[in-house]
Amino acid sequence: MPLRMTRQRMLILEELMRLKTHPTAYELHAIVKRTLPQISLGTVYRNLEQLSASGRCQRLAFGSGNRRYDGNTEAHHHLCCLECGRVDDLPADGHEIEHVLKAALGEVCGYRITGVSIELYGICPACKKRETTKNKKTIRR
Amino acid sequence: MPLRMTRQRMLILEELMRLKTHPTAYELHAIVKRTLPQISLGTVYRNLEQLSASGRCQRLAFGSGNRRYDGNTEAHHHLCCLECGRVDDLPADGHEIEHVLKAALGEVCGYRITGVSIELYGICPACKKRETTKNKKTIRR
DNA sequence: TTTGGTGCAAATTCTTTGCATCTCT
DNA sequence: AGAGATGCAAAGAATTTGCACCAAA
Repeated sequence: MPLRMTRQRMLILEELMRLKTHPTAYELHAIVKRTLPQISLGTVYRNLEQLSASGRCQRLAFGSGNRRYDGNTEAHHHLCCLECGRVDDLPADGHEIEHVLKAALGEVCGYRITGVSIELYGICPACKKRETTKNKKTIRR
Repeated sequence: MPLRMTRQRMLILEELMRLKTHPTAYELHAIVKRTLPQISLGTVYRNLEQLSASGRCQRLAFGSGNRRYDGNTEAHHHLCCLECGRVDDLPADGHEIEHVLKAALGEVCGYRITGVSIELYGICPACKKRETTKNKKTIRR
């Protein structure tokens, strides 16, 4: 399935990479509509899903709820506001992580930090096993 | 608003603390129904929301989508399966975090790790300011 | 041309809420 | 008794999908 370069897809990815705001599909739709007024929300959802699945952007999820997308494909971490849902990049590379964690109960980038969480993503033993037996299965979200 | 100890609330919290599976509201509802067959999904949602708001449990959110709840109120981290959505506790305290991150590209607890993310939760400067001016505002989820 | 993509609207899925009734304290 | 809580069902949000038409390769 070769990804066709449609006007819509190109625009979506361009805007996403340009933005630093980790938009939701809904927010990004509002933005791309300024250039392509007739573009549908469904198209934005479909493209974000495909683009993130193929590694051209990242899909994020935080405590506040909505799924957000990030045009920055490098591994990096985030500051999530519990009140407004805003997400900022955490300006810390691997070497600074320790420092950041230690400072976590104080101020970081002007945020009042109330919690820290480290998440590892991967494939669990059961799924690894299932994968090798080629047994596809639909999962309830 | 003193939390009343109803049969439903007690059961929900008990089961949540007993489980190690970080259930969704839907999953937990299925479980508590075994004891209280007439309990409604709405009640489970309402109670999980209250219990987490009052610090008696934790509300989690991961890339896969659904909101999950955790009866363990101590700060700890998670392993999230990208395929089935399963969430396990990461057996690492503060001192081990560094080690875990370094091992992150290999195997942890049998998972094949594909990504690591650190999330800090807190209140952003804009919201802190807004808080002090007592200007309440509803936010789009 | 042909196959994937799009717009639109309807359908799903997850979560919240209004309301009449119940039940802790 | 009275403030909260519950069950139920309907409403809301967020996301996905079926389908007829369109457009990139």
